[in-house]
Amino acid sequence: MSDNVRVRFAPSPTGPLHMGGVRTALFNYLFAKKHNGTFVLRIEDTDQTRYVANAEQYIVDALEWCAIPFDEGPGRNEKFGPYRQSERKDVYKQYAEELLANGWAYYAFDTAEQLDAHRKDHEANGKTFIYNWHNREKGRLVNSLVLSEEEVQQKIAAGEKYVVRFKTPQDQTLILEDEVRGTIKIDTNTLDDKILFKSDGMPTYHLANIVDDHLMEISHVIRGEEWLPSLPLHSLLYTAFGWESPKFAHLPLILKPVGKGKLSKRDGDKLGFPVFPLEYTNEKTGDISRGYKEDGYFSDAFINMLALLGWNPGTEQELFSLEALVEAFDLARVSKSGAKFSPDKTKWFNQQYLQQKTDNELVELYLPILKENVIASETKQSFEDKTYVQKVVALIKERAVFVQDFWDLSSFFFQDPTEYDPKAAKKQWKETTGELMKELVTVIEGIEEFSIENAQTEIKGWITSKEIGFGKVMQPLRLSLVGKLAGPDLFEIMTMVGKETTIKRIQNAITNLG
RNA sequence: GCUCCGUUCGUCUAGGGGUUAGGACGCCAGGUUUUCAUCCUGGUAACACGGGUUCGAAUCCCGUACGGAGUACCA
Repeated sequence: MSDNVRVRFAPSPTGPLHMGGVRTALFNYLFAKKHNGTFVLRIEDTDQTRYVANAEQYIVDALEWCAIPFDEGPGRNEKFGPYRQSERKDVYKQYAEELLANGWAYYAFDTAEQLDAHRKDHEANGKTFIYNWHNREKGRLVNSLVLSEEEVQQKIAAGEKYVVRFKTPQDQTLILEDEVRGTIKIDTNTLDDKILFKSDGMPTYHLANIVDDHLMEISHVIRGEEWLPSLPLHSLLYTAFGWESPKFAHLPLILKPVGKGKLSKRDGDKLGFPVFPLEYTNEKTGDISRGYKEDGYFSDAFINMLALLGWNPGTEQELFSLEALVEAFDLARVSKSGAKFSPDKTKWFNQQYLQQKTDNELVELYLPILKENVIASETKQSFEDKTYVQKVVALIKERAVFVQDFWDLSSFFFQDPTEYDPKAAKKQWKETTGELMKELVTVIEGIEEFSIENAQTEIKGWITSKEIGFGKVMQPLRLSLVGKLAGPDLFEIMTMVGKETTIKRIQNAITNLG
């Protein structure tokens, strides 16, 4: 394979790009970069009825956030532009006419109602209606293959609506190659004569796709498995035009985490995970769909997860930077079967990436959230002291999956607990605890230099000498400082918030819990 | 229905004629943490079924079952 690798991601702007689409884009990107090739974005907006205005921008933004930008596309490096099919209308017409002229296509005048009737009729008899030579010979169809030249011209001149259909060859066995599935054999008699050009003057996907891939010099078509049944048509189209066909690779589908079928937006709503990279607002309904970004996922974790869904490196490595993915990627290692999406594993990836970040990076991410919470709670603490925040982050990050978890894990470093976990209070705060805590306050007051070491020595020494038992002191103390039985080492917390605050919190607890 | 594609632990997957069928997520247990989480160690758990081919099949072939996709003047 030379350096002439050119691949494209060709979404239809009918709504937000979901994670399956992102995965397709990713594999295209990886393949392109691996071979020093070009990654093209093409907008397939030939269906005007399904067009959604903000969808294209969403696609661009999503690729940007995922850090898999396209090299060529609308408004970017337009060597083969335009990259929106709606702006290439005239191109397709010309190619449809070429096929008409050389006998690979024909005019068809059947109305939607007529075709519908045929389909229902066949279905009632337990058969499948195929628009091809068979039904043509039965005289069921109205097209330029059965009509005379005059009749056809008359109809067109009379302004009758028509479509252009592909004339599928009869009695042939097609031998097709797919990069991930190998050889596929197809009997052309099972194919129908697909519409290439619609009566509204726009091409269908099939025509536009082949023409553009050829004109844009696409070398490899990497797309979802839902396109596999169209492969024979596409291959035939290349033959009809006399063009060299690109290589094809069909990616396995991403399936629902539970139950059967492919992943859909509903699954995310039901099971509580995003299916879109970015949050999306439906302009018509006002519905908001959550996004991985807004849910707190790192884009590299999201991408890493997606890469391993349907592909693996053949080693036991699971954590890959984008560069490492480019390096390791190989179409031959794409699996053939659909993969169920796992929200749990996705969280695990995010946790791994979070742990890899430096404390400083995490501080920057935490600061905005921190400020919002601290201001909302109207407490003043040293949250603007980055050194302090960094210490906090260092203490809590290992228990977090998302940066958003930080506040819950560290609020007590910035403000006094406002409530006490009732279960824990009931279990740990006994009749005698109040007295014990008062004594503890005295012990703490006596510690001159309030360091971890000193606090430990003094408090532990006191507990030992009084033969109280660590749990009887440490658990209520934790409750006083944190409000619940969770969090980092207590002596760390005490010295972080300081002696005065520690004492104040113990006294608060005595007041509140008795 | 028809056409095509697929099928290894619950899930993602490695392996691909002779393996104790490996890893990861999840789950369970133990250890660490006088808390919780993290972490560490261990455990649980799979070749869809039936026929062939072969000395030998999870691996190759055929069939069945199951799953998926397509079957639009949508992409």
